[in-house]
Amino acid sequence: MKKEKVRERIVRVASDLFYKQGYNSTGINQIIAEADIAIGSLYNHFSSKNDLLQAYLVKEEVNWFEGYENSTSNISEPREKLLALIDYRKKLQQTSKFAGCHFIKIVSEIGEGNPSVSGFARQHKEKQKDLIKTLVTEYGAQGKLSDIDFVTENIFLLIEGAVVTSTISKQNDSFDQVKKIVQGLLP
Amino acid sequence: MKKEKVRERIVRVASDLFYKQGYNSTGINQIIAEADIAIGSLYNHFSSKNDLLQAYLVKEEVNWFEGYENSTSNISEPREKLLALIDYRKKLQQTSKFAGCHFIKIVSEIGEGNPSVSGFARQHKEKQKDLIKTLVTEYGAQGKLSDIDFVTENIFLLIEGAVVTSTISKQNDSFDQVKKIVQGLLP
DNA sequence: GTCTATATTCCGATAGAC
DNA sequence: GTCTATCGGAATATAGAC
Repeated sequence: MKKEKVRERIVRVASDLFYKQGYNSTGINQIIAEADIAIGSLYNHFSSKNDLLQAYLVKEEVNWFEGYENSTSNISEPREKLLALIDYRKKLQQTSKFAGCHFIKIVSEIGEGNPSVSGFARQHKEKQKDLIKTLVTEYGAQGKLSDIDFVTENIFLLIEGAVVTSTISKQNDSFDQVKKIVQGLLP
Repeated sequence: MKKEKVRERIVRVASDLFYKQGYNSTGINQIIAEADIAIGSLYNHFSSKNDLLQAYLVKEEVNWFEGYENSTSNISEPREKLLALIDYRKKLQQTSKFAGCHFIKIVSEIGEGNPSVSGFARQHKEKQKDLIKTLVTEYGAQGKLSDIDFVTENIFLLIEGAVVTSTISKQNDSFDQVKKIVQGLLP
């Protein structure tokens, strides 16, 4: 259907701009120009700019998990899947030229100015942590692991730290460091 | 001098607003209203809004290190100073209602739209890491530590991860977790 | 140096023709 | 549904009186 294609193009263009320029620095006029549509068409599909923001968050969350699944579909060992998660975040940083995590970024920009945004980001990070916990639990069931929650939180915090650090330093060293640490955590 | 007092008040008001609302969401009109000055006075002290931003960054960096010195002036042991650093970041998050790190926040908001900002943030984080490295080195000279750079990077990444995680979750659990991990890293 | 008034541009959002 | 034209307001910054 043509209607859906227009809507998808709007979300794609807006998402790129929100991510690279920031939400507040991206104007409606720029979105419609790059999507090559009229402003009336945009407001026919979205009631407001905030509506577009919600679609952006949903799209990026789906992309994140789909991207991880795609890059680990041929891996079965939980330990390798955890290490692949580090590689995945590293790759995301490289391909985006160190633009950072979508959700950390949007919370930093509008924070409490939009409670639904921070709530969405919080849930997204919980899902990421759940993913790690599932893999750590699976790994712990095989060999021996002193404290699953301890290791889970440790890995999660290290990865988040590496993402923000690489965003600021524009280098990927941190991920290699995290990988070495995590390898030590999973003997 | 009265001239300097006005300038300081401008920077103080602008800094609060930049931090809590975001840079782009804070208008010149709001700054002059809360500082109780005329717009002509503001542009007599600062050539542009970007000029105010630079003053904001300098002020927050000074505040950061002064605040850490003040809260650790009575501590001499390097291990305790490292643990106090975690408490310091935790306290900053509590008092700011989990508004996050000033520098991660501003880079997330304007990123590459202003190279001097990301450069300043990068240097600031380097200084933080240097502070940790100095303390780890001092600690390593006493007892035994396998790899100083390894431990330094590990602590640094964990703290950064805890800051962003607590900013999103609006809880301080992560810092307690980091403290336990770091205690294990420094036997 | 501080003030008021204003210039200019851009913002998000709406109205109505087709 | 897509379009053009435009609204009302807020943005940064400037001009000039005092």
